[in-house]
Amino acid sequence: MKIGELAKRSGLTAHTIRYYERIGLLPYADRDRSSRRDYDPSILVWIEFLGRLKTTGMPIRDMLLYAELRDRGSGTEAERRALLERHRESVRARVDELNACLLVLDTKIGGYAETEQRMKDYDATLPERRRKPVGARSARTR
Amino acid sequence: MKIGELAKRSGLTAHTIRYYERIGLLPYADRDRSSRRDYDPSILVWIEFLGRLKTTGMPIRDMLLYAELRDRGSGTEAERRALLERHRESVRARVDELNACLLVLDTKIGGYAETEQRMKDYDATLPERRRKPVGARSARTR
DNA sequence: TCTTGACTTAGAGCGCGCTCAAACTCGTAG
DNA sequence: CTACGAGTTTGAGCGCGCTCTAAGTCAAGA
Repeated sequence: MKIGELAKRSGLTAHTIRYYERIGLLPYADRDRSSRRDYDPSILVWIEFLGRLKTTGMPIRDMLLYAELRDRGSGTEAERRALLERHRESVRARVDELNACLLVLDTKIGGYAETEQRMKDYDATLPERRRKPVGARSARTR
Repeated sequence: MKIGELAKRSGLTAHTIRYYERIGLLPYADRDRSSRRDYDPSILVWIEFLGRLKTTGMPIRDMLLYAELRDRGSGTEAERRALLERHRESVRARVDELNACLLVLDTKIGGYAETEQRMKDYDATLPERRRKPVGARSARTR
């Protein structure tokens, strides 16, 4: 598989794939006779996992640590596991943090909802012909 | 309250407070006779809310939109609410994404746990004097 | 044979969100 | 009076993670 094909399948750009190889996140790819990279499809599994680490906010320097352990192969399982367990904890903490913020957002949005309700109630007390047209906004709101 | 005090109380650095003012995230602060910023403690509430937006991954350019609506005051509530509702959706999506990744991490970590268990089982089949010392690691693991 | 387009490399550039530096002004304590 | 520490401004610099450019190679199709 050439780099363009891998790019399509992985969702990365060819630029990014080369960049990842340069920094050591992807193993050095075998080249064909004209020095083009030729990939085994199994690389997709690794790229997908790297994507998970990235999605969960792991910095590249930590992914590199993991990639190095992986390259060293057997004997590094305990370290790899420990690294992932530490990361999992940080992701859980992040989820908790986001959920806490969601509660604050709910409250804030609820406050605006109340404001709107009070405005509707107020409008309803006005004589028919003085009510604001539906969808009306204040002049400054453009 | 001077900027140093506000920095302490808000958790931002004085540098960052000035930067936020420069870009419009914080309102222009009143200066005392010797042009030092003098803050009303109520600014802390706003800074804390900005912190929530930041924590939840809102880019500064969007916080600026919200800050501008806030500055314009009444008549912008519906827009502010809509902005926060859109943001809340993106945060919820992010939480879902993180939870999905957590499942993958669980599986991966579970795989390493199995490997370790198989190694322990294997060690247990060896004669007493040939067992690895507790905590032993393979030579390459340094 | 010629052209096209996908690839190669090394290295420069970019957008984000700060973070720091330089040169200066004040107000207060010793 | 002097020295210090905390503040002021403008603008440069930084770390991250890409993203793009330039100049070149190569293979396949018209």
